[in-house]
Amino acid sequence: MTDVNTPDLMQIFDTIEYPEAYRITYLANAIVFPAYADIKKDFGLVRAEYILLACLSHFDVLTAQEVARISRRPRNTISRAVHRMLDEGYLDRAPDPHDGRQARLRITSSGRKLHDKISGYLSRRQDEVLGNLNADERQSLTHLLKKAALHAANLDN
Amino acid sequence: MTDVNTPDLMQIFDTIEYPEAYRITYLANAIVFPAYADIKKDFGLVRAEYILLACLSHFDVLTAQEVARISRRPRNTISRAVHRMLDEGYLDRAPDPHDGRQARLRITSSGRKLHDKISGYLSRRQDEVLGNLNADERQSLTHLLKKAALHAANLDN
DNA sequence: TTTTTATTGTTCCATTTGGAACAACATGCG
DNA sequence: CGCATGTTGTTCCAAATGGAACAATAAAAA
Repeated sequence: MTDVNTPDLMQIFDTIEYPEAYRITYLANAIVFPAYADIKKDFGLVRAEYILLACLSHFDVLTAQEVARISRRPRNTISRAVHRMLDEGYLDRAPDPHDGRQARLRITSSGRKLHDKISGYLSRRQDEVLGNLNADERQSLTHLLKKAALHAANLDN
Repeated sequence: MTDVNTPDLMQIFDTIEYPEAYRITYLANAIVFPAYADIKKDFGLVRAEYILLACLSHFDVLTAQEVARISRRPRNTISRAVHRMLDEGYLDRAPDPHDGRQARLRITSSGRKLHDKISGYLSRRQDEVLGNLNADERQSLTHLLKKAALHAANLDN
């Protein structure tokens, strides 16, 4: 079945002045919003909170600042998320002995368990949204996205 | 110059359970947040407002509902944006003679002028973020994004 | 026709959001 | 050392956000 669509509202994909930016944000919204809504409904987590979990399930120890950099979100948003996740027992925090300003964050096993459930929501939605790409296309997209993302990570110091 | 980066916080691009979703949202953030901040600072526009302008600069006439669908944003957000842009003179609104519920929105010439300035912010930032892709890669990315975006547009009716 | 169901745009309200200022600590420079 | 500058995490506050309910209109069903 081909993609014949919504009247033709989607001609804008071709005429917009910033076509890649538009499609990338469109896809991001298409993936994240529905997954995000489900996660909020099922677990009561706000976006910054599961982002925090995701970061900490991939690095043993992080500071709040590092999480902010990885996720491109403001520090105060992360700070709030840290507090809520500490209260819920999904995180551990210990002052850094070498730097009195920062604290070392770790995920707890219950936090990791929660993350595993949540990441299912996102990867399922991801596969739905990218479902019409064949294996080659999917791989090629992944490669290009990674190259661009690494470059983007280095852009703003 | 190669992309050697932020300590190695970016290993997460490889280990995350939903790699494409993560990179797509990461790139979306990398493009949109800085551009968005500048647009807000320079023109006082909120995101929903320039999205509205962008939609109306690509379609002669739209209803608020159609804008919401194109942009994947809630109706009330668009409704508010419509009011502010009407007040500023960037939009015209006329009741639809065939359907008393909806109103036909059009961009004014001053709105179009504003959009032209704004779209520069976004396309510049887009080119910065995608700056390390060569012409072939860029074209390939564009093609894949478009295919996926069209599919996504048909997913949730 | 009348009744039910769906759609559009809006308002209400609680929550989320992010900029700005802040205190605590660290680092660089005289 | 003493002073300026930078960084981390936090709080404050105003603004943006989105779900839910609503009135008005339209379409579908009975």
